[in-house]
Amino acid sequence: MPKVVPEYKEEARRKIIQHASHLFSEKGYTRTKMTDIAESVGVSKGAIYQYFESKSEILLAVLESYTALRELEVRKFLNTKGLKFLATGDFFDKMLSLRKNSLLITPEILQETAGNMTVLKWIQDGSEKWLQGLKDLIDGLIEVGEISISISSEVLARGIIALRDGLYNSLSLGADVNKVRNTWVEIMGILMKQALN
Amino acid sequence: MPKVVPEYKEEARRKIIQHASHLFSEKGYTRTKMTDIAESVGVSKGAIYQYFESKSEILLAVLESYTALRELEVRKFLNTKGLKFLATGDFFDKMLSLRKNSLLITPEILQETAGNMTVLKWIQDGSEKWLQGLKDLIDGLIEVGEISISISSEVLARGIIALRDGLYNSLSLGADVNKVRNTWVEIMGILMKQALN
Amino acid sequence: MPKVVPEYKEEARRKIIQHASHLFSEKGYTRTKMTDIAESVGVSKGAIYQYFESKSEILLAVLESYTALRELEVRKFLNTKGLKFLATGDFFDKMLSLRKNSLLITPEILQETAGNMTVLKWIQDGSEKWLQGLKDLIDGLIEVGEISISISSEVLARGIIALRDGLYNSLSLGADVNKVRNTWVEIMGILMKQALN
Amino acid sequence: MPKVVPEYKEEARRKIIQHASHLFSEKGYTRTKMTDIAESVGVSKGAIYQYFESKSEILLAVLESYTALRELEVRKFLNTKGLKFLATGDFFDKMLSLRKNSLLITPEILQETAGNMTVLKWIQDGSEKWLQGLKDLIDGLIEVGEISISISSEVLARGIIALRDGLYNSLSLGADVNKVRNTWVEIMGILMKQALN
DNA sequence: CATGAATGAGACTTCATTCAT
DNA sequence: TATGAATGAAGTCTCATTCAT
Repeated sequence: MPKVVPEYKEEARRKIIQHASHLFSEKGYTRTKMTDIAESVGVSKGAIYQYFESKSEILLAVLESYTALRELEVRKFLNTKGLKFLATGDFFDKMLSLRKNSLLITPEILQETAGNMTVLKWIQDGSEKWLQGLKDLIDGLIEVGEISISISSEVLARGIIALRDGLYNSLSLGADVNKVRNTWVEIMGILMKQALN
Repeated sequence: MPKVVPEYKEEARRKIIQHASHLFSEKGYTRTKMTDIAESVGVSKGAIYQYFESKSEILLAVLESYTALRELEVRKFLNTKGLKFLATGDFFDKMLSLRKNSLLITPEILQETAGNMTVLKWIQDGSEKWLQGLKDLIDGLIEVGEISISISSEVLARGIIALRDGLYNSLSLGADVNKVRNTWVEIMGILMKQALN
Repeated sequence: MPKVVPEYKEEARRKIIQHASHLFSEKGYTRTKMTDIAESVGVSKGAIYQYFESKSEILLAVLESYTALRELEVRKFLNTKGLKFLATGDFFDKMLSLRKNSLLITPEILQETAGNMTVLKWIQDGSEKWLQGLKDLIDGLIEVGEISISISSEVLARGIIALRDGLYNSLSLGADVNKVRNTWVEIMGILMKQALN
Repeated sequence: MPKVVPEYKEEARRKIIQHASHLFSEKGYTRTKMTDIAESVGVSKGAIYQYFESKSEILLAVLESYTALRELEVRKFLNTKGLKFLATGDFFDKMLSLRKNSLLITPEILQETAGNMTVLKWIQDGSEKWLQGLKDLIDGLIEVGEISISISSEVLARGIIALRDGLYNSLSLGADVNKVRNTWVEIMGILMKQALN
């Protein structure tokens, strides 16, 4: 693509965000040096600064780049034919691959963005989005009479998300992925059975 | 040879570990400077190096310092009169306060200790310990005929721990602690009801 | 061979010199970036290098561009009807506006051009030119018997120029322009009265 | 001096300020690198940052370091036995050496400190101080009936200072120091004669 | 043993200049 | 010839670690 075309700049940004995101996930924010990003993208350090004012700006751009993705994720839930699908290994795998393509909000990142209220809000909204999407799905199913639950839809949604996050966490601590997937299926099975009474 | 010296040295190490742990939890490993630790302990930077070879060594010592604590935690589970107690808000609160007094194994810390197989193993053992302790408790109750469960005790244990970690995670992202505690109680209630059939 | 090209080139150079001069005056040499100049002129950074080999070359060209102007300035003195006019507020204001349209030789600029003997000589010549012009004017008036002075014409000229520069300097340090103009008028009045005895 | 003594720190700061001041005067602010300062002082770059947070802080400290000096300068005026002494070559030389030991407020420095209202005020106060001191001296002499002047004491003071600054400026542009000194003596002679009528 | 000043490697960032398009 | 993205040298600043006192 010719460099004069305005889309080129957007494309270059995207590329940097992509590589930075990957590196941040792998090595963490602090341990990722501008040099690493530049080398990964295949340009000089200076070039990066044509697209981002600072390393910190890159982090923000990376975080923002997942906004669209998050919407997409949640919609995947909504497209599901019924809650039962949630309790499958396939669904768990899908979630996992989504996670791998996004940036985990670690304490380090929270600290780095601390003070930036916009981003903090953005992060919290993102975490709300899953909750809300799942809750809406459940409420929808209740409304059409497909299910009835003994606990509030919000609590159920919150529990499901916590289970997901906790299991994901265990993976990074070295847990066996098959055991983890199985746990998801079994525990979700219990929760679903309870929900669909 | 005076006995005081080694004891004093041990005491000094303990103090440093304590303060470092607190700072690592609060600000993260990278953002905690040697100066911060020295100031917190109330000694000079140079003095720290009499007890630890490097900042990284302090981290390892901090991690190791929780070995005893972890045993203690798990034993708290075992002292519980039955599984039902697990599904209470009181129990959730107790776990929470335990967490606050220990060092969360963040990605940043995993990265910092990467390459040190001993520590990695140690970390994984720690995460296993909870799992094992909970599983043993469940198995014990099954054995005495108090409960019978439809899923394996390991899966149940794994699910409970994931729920705990996921909920804890949501707290750091700004979730309301009362809602989170309630979710613990309700979801655990379902799991327990299912388990104790 | 088309004549247009060299003329166009000259025009482009002139434009760059003009804008650069303005920026150098406003922000200083170091703080003026090539980007600033390019933006001010309305061309790309790269284009500038078609007309000047370096930023430093632009500075030299800017300095040289005032050669003609300086002659003009001095001639304005000579056009004056008698010395008395020098001691007026109008004259002071005219000088001031001339200053604003030229580049003040600051220490920064002297340092930047240090080592370039041609330019250093050129700068000193420029400062001599005022002195000489003023001296010539005074000498001319003495010759025609209009005035007679108790000190040498060179000393008087030097004093007048110093007064001008010192007052100008005080302006940049925040002095009130009316007070400064008044000082010019009053002090020059004394000097003139003394001169014209 | 032992490094633990608190005075040592003050001494180190003083040393840095001294060397920095010299370098700023010689090469200008921007062209003086932290490396230059460190090398001049004879320490590593990092050491400087134990005493000053930034290069810009050093500049401020340098500026402030002349507060005492400025008071001293002005008092020198007041100690003068009568105005006549002002119009001597000795006095000119004394002023010159004072100048050489302080930091000239160049446009570059004004730009660097722009935005820092405290410093701007400080700079303007400094320039006021000379004016005020000189004016007070003149007023004092008028009061005791030693002199009477045809213009206001402020205007005279302002003119004298401008003359001084303008002559000093001509020196940095290569003027001959003897001619400049002579100009001071002669022009001041005229002004004094006028003042003391 | 303790102190804290000094070190120096290395991080982020800037910007004059070059060069592919 | 014009563009502006890329380069890379160099500058400011940080901080774990060392070491003279």
